[in-house]
Amino acid sequence: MLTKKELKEYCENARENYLPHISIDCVVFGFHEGLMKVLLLKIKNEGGWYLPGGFLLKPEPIEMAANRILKERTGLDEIFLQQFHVFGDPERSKEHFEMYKDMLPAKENWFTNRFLTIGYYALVDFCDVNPAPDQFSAACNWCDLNDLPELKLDHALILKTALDTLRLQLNYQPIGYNLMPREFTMPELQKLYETILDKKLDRRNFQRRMLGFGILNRLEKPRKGGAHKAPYLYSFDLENYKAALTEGFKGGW
Amino acid sequence: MLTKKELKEYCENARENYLPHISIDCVVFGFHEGLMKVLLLKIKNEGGWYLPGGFLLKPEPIEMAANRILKERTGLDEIFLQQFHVFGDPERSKEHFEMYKDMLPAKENWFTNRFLTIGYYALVDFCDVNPAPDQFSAACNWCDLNDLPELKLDHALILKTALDTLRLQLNYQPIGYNLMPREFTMPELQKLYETILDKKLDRRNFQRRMLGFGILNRLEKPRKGGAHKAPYLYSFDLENYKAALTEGFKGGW
DNA sequence: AATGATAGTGTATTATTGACACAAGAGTAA
DNA sequence: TTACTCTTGTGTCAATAATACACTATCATT
Repeated sequence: MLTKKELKEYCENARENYLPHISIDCVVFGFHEGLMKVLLLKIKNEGGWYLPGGFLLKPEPIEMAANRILKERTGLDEIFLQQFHVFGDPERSKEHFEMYKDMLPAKENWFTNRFLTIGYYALVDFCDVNPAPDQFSAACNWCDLNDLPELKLDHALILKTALDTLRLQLNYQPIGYNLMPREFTMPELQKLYETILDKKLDRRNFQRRMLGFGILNRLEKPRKGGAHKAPYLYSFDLENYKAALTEGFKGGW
Repeated sequence: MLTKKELKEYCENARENYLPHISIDCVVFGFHEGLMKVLLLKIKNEGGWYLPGGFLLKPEPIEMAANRILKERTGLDEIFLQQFHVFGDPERSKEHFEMYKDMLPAKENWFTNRFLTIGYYALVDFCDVNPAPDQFSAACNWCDLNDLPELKLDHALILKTALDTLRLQLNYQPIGYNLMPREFTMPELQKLYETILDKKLDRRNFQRRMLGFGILNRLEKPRKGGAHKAPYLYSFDLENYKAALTEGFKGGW
């Protein structure tokens, strides 16, 4: 929560630079130690958490705004980002409205406007990210997908929709390039799929199918150090990977 | 193209009632005599065609706006509508901008604003539709998907994206309920699929697969009148159809 | 050297898809 | 009435993909 003065300044700046009524919210998925993580912000002096989001500069392409917002929160450039839905229930930011409505008259109060929010989801390598809170937030954290805190506004819906879309996408597009480190083992990749889908997959069938897609290169060296048989390392064949991204895996009909 | 007076009135009304910077465009697919059709509007005194679209009332849910807009153009209620993408290139409405910029000063000129447009596609039964032009249009017509006129703005992109999304959707969702008459034959349904996908399918395999989904009821009576063997009539099993819509056809993993 | 945990690989079984051919019904023309 | 033509309905075989499952290899630890 901002002070009245901060709020006023923010609103003036916002009205000057951003398109009104439109926001962007990002669901940033990361993967670490076998768990799906989502990047969340904790609002100052408040219980609830939010998805990282922001507004669209007046002359800015949407995609660029989403990238800019993510760069501010994660430090990352060139993120895999996918627009997946617009959320526009007129009541969706009621909580926001209640919170700010008494601090500034409606005419100059940016936050009491109705906002449509464009949902993007991002897949990022957990290790590359430096979570950074914004001026409204006390914290920016990775949270377990299985153990989420209470989300404000409609952000639980946005998160769920993003996850559903991601799971669907798994059926006809490769993922992983943006979630895994450069070099990884087959069991590690399988763990990613199992985590996203929230179900166990057969080791052997997974490997056969995965290799069948032709988007992996097996490296010469194995991963040493574990107390067990050293697994092979793989990396993505970027050319084939990108081709698969645009063409999709199976034709269906 | 409007007169200056009409434009001014329109803009005043729009600024009062609609959210600025946001529009909705609809790609309305119909199916007739073996051809995919799209509903297009022809602007008065101009060469180009547009997708039917409109704006979002200040307190209106997006979905409801899309339905309202479609009802105005087609007379239809309860249409199958699916949001598929937001188009937000800052330059996307440049043509509009050029066209209207000299007629009213920018401050009161609704049409020189930047607009993000939310794309919806609709599947409708061709026969039920009464195309109705709006106040900007000289005509509202079904156009052949294979023989499209020149589309203004980025509407060709919007249409292509809608079609791609529809084709993808065919792989994991049933369609047809909204495009076919209540009763239809298997060859007719097949023709629909062939038209959407723009490729021939095997008659026997199509039937086997289609029936396998369990969303069709075979009716007792055949379709009489043709000069050949009378085909069976089918109707959709609405309950199973709706279940398939939400659950999807094949699990993939 | 034995142990335990994990990785790599192969195979038999079943389900799904794709290609294909023939029989049946309905009008048409002799 | 009968042969003909066109279209629809159905069955089957082969290829392919998905599933279930078992054994061997390797490394670190003891």
